[in-house]
Amino acid sequence: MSEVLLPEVTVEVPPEGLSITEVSRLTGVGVEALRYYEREGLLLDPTPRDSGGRRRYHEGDLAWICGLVMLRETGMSIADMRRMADLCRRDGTEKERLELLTRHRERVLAEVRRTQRHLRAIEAKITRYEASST
Amino acid sequence: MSEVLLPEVTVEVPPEGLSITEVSRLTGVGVEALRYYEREGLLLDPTPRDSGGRRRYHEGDLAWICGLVMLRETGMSIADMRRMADLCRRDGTEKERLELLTRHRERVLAEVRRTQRHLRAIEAKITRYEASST
DNA sequence: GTGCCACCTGTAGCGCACTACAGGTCAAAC
DNA sequence: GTTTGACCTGTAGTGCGCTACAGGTGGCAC
Repeated sequence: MSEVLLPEVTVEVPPEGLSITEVSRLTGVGVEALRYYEREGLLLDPTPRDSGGRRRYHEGDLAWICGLVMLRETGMSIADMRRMADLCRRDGTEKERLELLTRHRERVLAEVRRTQRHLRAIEAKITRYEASST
Repeated sequence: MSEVLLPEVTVEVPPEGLSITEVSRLTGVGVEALRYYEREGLLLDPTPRDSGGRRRYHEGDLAWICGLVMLRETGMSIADMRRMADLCRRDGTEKERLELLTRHRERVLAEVRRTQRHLRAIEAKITRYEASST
């Protein structure tokens, strides 16, 4: 079964899982960063290892990492992503997860609005330069 | 004459200029950051000093700093802001300024679009948590 | 004339999010 | 059996954008 993870990540994960390099390529997160995320407790569990001690990522791991990417790329801090992971490990924390996510959403929305305000000013400046160069 | 600089910054600058603390309060840029920007060559000229060697900001300085704030808050690097300042010091660089600004605009737009894509996914997650908590 | 305070310069330090080794293991390829 | 290469752990280093001193000056208030 193939699944959309990030909008652009659709992949069939084999039963033996994916290597760290494959996950890096699929998600755009660097290999070192993936190990760093794990060290920092951002993954739900330490990624399972094969007989040789190498990480093998399965579908759930990949989906979670794609979630991290979305949070990260919208500016959530490592600390808050860790908080989210901590909550998701425990039952009955749905309210807190919702709060964390909702606060994040508000911050992102505010940021987008500010950016668009600034963008209009920048575009006005561009228009003036274009006008003066004709 | 009172003037809008940042949308939220409308101020009558007295003839003797404003102190660094006043500019900091008006623009939201910290005092140390203002000095840092100057050191880094982000201002068009070194801010003029009074008899005691203190910075006195006039309307043009304030307007430029507000411009920096917009660029900065839309993610332009210090290096690119310096490039912009360097260009604005020289005549006949209008084409390059336009290019720099246009490239920045493209990057910001791409970033906003990506953020909004992620935001939709985050909102879907929020909706699911809200549904499950009823 | 002595506090006091806002400001100055110069330099060092910090927080964040990675990123880059060094030195080692394991399994398949030759 | 040795070479290769992807991976491992642990720790140190990096780049960015500030931020925080330390030590000093100038000017006004009392």
